[in-house]
Amino acid sequence: MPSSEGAAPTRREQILAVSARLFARHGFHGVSISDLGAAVGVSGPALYRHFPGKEALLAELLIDISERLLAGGRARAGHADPRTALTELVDFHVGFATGEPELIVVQERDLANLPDEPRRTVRRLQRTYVELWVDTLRRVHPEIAPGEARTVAHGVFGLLNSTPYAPPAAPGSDPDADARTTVLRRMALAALNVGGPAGRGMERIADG
Amino acid sequence: MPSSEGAAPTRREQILAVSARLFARHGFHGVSISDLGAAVGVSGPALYRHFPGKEALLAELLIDISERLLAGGRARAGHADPRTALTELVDFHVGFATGEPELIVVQERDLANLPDEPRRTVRRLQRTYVELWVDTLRRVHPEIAPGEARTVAHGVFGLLNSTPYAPPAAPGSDPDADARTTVLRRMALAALNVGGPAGRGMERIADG
DNA sequence: ACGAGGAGTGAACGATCGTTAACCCGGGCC
DNA sequence: GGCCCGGGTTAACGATCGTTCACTCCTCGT
Repeated sequence: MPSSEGAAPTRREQILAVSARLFARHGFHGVSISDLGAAVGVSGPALYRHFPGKEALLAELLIDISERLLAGGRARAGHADPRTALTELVDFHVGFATGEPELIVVQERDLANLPDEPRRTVRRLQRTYVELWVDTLRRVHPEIAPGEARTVAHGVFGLLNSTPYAPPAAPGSDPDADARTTVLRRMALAALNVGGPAGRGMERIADG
Repeated sequence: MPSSEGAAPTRREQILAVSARLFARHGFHGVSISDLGAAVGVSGPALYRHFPGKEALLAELLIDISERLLAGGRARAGHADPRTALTELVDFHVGFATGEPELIVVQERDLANLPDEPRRTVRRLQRTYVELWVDTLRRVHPEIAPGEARTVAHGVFGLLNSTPYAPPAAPGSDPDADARTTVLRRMALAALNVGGPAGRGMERIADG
């Protein structure tokens, strides 16, 4: 229960939020339990009142983000028109990546630090999410081989997940996130469009 | 002196190669000094005969890769025709990323584990490399704002650096590194082409 | 022939970290 | 009022890790 939207986040949620931020900045092993405690105002082993351990904390972060990505992807990939489904997948993913860059960083950096069992869970969720993209992509370009479609999907993820590494803050800071989102969206759609056989790359970009 | 191409790599080079592989797989803090020693046949503190410490090892890896990227980029970005320069940058970078995926992983994952001084060095080299791309991109699309060009460059890096996360090995059909390289190259060129403000025969995509 | 020094070894040290233990405090609930 | 228990504290334990030390061995140059 994510504290039902209102206000006054649970201590548990504070810890999760702070962990995401610190793990993203310093890496899982670069943050100690007392660092996490200090960042929420308590100190040290108080964490163990809310989580069974440090790895469990990481596991909850990664499983949660994977499930949210998969759920959001499922809601979009089902669209009747494959082209619309694909653009909605792009919009969803770019929104997620610009909205929660820390989670993106943690997921692609600290997966290896998970114990076996939660790591397998996360991997399975991620793979299913990728397959969502692969299937949608092959619905619009049926001639693409599955392996190639997977390469394309991973490439687009890398493109969209590049937000965290973006320049810190340009002078005109306000339209920043929006402009970035738009640019990344257009790049992703263009990249997705060159999936098919070499001759037909420059087809029109479907846009809704 | 990287042991002059012949054969029989120096112990020092063995250690560097093994470190790249293990750091890429388990992360900097996930690999111990004795792990590294064991992986090259010696054990434990023998490393200190070749490097002043573990962080120095990481520093040498990251500085070396940054310098090689920058040197290769400089050699291509100078081409008289901006379009040719850009495609050569793409070819160079995709070759690097598919050729040495471990170094790519380490560079984008473990930069934060460097001490201040080498980290600043790496950051400076990386920034210069990005500016190479930004300048070239703006030579072919002069109407792009610098900030937007940086976003585009980072996005293309993310796209090209997605090779390490690619599907492990497709069964039966073997879309080798060559096929992957071709796909990524085409995606990158397509993504780079949508940098400008909807000009040049490309239809405008309504922004949000 | 022989000394010097590069390269390796196992043992020991100090620091840090994750985790556990023992104790404490405040507020609902009968 | 007595009690319990969620949530917090400090102190201590055990393990790991990076690093240093003292010592050995092999090889080369003079």
